[in-house]
This record gives sequence, C-alpha cells and structure tokens, in this order.
Amino acid sequence: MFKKILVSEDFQDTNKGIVNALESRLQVDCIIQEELYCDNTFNRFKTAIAEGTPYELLITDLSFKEGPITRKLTSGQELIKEVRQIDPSINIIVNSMVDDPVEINTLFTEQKINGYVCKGRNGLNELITAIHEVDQNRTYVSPQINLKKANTVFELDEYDLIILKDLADGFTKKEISEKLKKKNVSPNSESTIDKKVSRLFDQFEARNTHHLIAKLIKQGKI
Amino acid sequence: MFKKILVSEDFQDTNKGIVNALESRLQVDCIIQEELYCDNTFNRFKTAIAEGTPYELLITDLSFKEGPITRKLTSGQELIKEVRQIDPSINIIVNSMVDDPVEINTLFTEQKINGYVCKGRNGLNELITAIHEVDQNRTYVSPQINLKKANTVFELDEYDLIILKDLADGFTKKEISEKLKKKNVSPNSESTIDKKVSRLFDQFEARNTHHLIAKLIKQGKI
DNA sequence: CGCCACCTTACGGAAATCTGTAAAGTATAT
DNA sequence: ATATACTTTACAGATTTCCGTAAGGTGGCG
Repeated sequence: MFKKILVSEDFQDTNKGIVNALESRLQVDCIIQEELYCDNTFNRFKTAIAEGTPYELLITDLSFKEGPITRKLTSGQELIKEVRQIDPSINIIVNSMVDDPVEINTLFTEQKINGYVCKGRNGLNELITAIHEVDQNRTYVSPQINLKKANTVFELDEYDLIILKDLADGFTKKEISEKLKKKNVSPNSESTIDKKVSRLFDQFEARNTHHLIAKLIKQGKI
Repeated sequence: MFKKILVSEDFQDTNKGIVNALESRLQVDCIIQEELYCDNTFNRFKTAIAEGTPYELLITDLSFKEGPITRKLTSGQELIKEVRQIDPSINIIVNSMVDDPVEINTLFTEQKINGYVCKGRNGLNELITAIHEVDQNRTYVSPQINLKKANTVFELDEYDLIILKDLADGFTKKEISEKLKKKNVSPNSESTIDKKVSRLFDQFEARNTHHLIAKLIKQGKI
C-alpha cells in the first residue's frame, strides 16, 4: 500500500475531511500531507523527489479558487500536466465535482490519471476504494460516471447549445473553440463555430449575435 | 455553547471534514449529527422537536446534488424555509461556495440566517469562528463577502433601457446613435453609448455585450 | 471667479464579429 | 473507382466592439 500521499484541495473543510478519512482508514505507517494551492503542491512534490522520498499517490481537485497569492498553476489539470512531466509513474486520483464524461475521459486518455472520484454523498468511501484499486494497478471511476457517453457524437442541437450557452456566458468564439478542443469535441475550429452561428442567424432571423442570444433566451431555449 | 448541532452537506468528504473539526474543536458534551439529504435533515429536525430535544444549530450547504432518492427539498434554501416555519428561533449557519453578495444578503434578510461561511481555504476556521459568534447572538459573514454590494441595486434608467433593448434587437451602436439623433435624444454620440455600456459591464460583472444582454434578460430587466 | 467633479465627445489601436471564397476531408451512391 | 453532396477548416477583408487617452462642456461650491 502507498506509504506517502499528497492531497491537493483548496476547500479547507473538504481537505480536512479527506485527510482525516485517510488517516483513520489507511495503514498507520502512511504519510499523508495536504496543500491548499496547486503551486504549493507542485513545489512539495518536486522537493520530495529531490530528497529521494517521492510521493506515491497524488489526490487532487480540479478547480481551485483564486486567492491572495498570485498563481502559476490555476487548475488541477495544469497541476497534473506538470506533475506528469517530472514523474510519469506517479499515481494520480482526481477528486472533483465535475461529472461531464467527456471531460473526465480526457483526463484518463491524455493526462493518464489512475482514478476519478466524483464528489458526492459517497465520495469519501469511493475515494478509499479508488486508492485500493489504484494500489492494485487498476483504474477507478465513480460508478455514476458513464464514460461511454464521452464517445457518442453530439447531436446538432446539443452542439449548438454548447456554443450558444458559452456565447451567452461571455466567451468569445476563439475561447469556445479552445474549450471544445480541450474537451476533445469535434468539430472545434473557430471557423466552423462561425458558420454554425451564422446559419442560426438565418434560421432565427437574427441580425447578429446579440440579437440571436436575446431571442433565444426570451424563447427559453438557452 | 450549543449542545446539539445538525450538519447538512451532501459531499461526504466535506461533511466528514466539518463533523471531525467540530468534534475536536468544540466542547466534548456537544452532540453533532450529520445528514446527506435535505429531506433527511428536515425529518431528523422535526423528530428532535417532537422528542423534546431540539437542535440548537443547523449548519447547511445550499446546493445538493440529485441522488438515487426522490427529493421533496432540493436545496438549502428550501430546507431553511421549512425549518424556519416550525422553529423560528433555531440558529442557522450556511456553509456554501456561493459568493454572490446579493444571494447571500437575501439569506440574511428573508431567511433570517445567523451566519454565512464561504467555502474556501480558510472555510473550516471561519466556520468555527462563526459558531462562536452566533453563540454570542451575533451574526457572522466571511470577510471576503462584501454585503454592501448587495444593497447597491443598479437601477437601469430609461436611457440605459433604450440602448440595451436596441442592442438586444440587433442594432449596432452606430445605428443606435443615429436613431437617438433622429429622436432628438441627447446624449447620442457613439462614444457615449460605448462608455455607458462599458460601465454596465462593470456594474453587472459582464465580460462583453453578449454576456450583459444575457444576464439582464435572465434577470428580467430588459 | 476659479476650482473641481462629472459628463460628453472624438479618436485610435487591438481584438472580435461578420461575410465570402476556396481548399481539403467524408460519406454515399452509382 | 468516380462523381456528388456535404462538412470542416483556413484565410482575408470589412465592420464592429472594446478600451484607453484626451479634449471640451456643464454645473456645483467656496
């Protein structure tokens, strides 16, 4: 079983909840340490390697609030990427409230994480299970997550909705294009998004994006 | 100090984190109980009153995920409303990630909550502080929340409405400027319209015109 | 009157939208 | 295989938005 674990989670209550559970439910000789900031996590991680006592397991959230400290790493995804670069063999379990299969699938295929636990009423129990599974060189995914859905192609309407909702939330088409690429959703070029929205102008007789969004929200379609 | 506390929070890790902290940092003779569902919280609450041993403090989250069980109460807000109806004197502290001053202010003015703790890197410490404050009959709000912002309601005057409605109808700022000139409404320069809308970005925390229009329509202000 | 705060307007540059054209890729039917 | 229709993508330009600076106008106040 793992002897050295690092927990990266910015909410103090959750952080303590995880650490307490690990301390009481794992073997006594396991060192469990915690960080509230991605940057601190990464530094501690590097230091441990330099000192010849590397961590064996990283448990991290994905979303980290802004704080008083200027940050280099602002998300769990970025943290994982950096960590993987300097230690490809480290075990990583993500513990987050994200439940989008597409996004989670990307973590497994690209970031090579070993487990994904979706926060919820059984999250802590699942996390313990995940640790044991990962320790046995198996992967773990919360049962309520259906990764198969990640591979199903979006219907046109659903695709349009993603774009329109993001536009209504103030994202630019370039940003939306980048978000789609990160989620491995295709098509995802700015040009295609442009065309899709232009076609919606015709369809809904809108003069421009402002008009289109206003119409659709008033119609309750977004 | 409170002798009987009920914690309502659907994420198991967070729930345990809170309960563990309370158990170790409050007096030993305090009964702390926990629930993962609003409905269960409410039932336990009613039962305690019926048995003549009511809770003195309720600590609750606002957002509760859907689960396998059909729910009557689906949010902390609904829970608080029901609880207040049968026990107007119960102390309530909300522990949530919501950071919108308007929303939090409503909890104090309408639901008469006694404390609000915003989840974050210091959330658990703040929660302990909040409990002590509420015990002394004072209210508590996380320091990063500026409730004053909640009271500065931004009224849209008639001039703002003309511009916003025209934007939502797909007119460009140049067109709106021309329309105003034709109607002999002043000010009417494109530049002034620009400034007006930019100020509305700040006031309503919108990233761009799409975002602003979407927000205002959703709020029913246009 | 001069000073100050605020509003209006002009202007310019960077970024984003809107529109058209064209090339490349995909799937289907013959 | 080839033709066809459709989708995706790149690119280019004209227009519009976004944001900063600065100049002029207006009204309050000692």
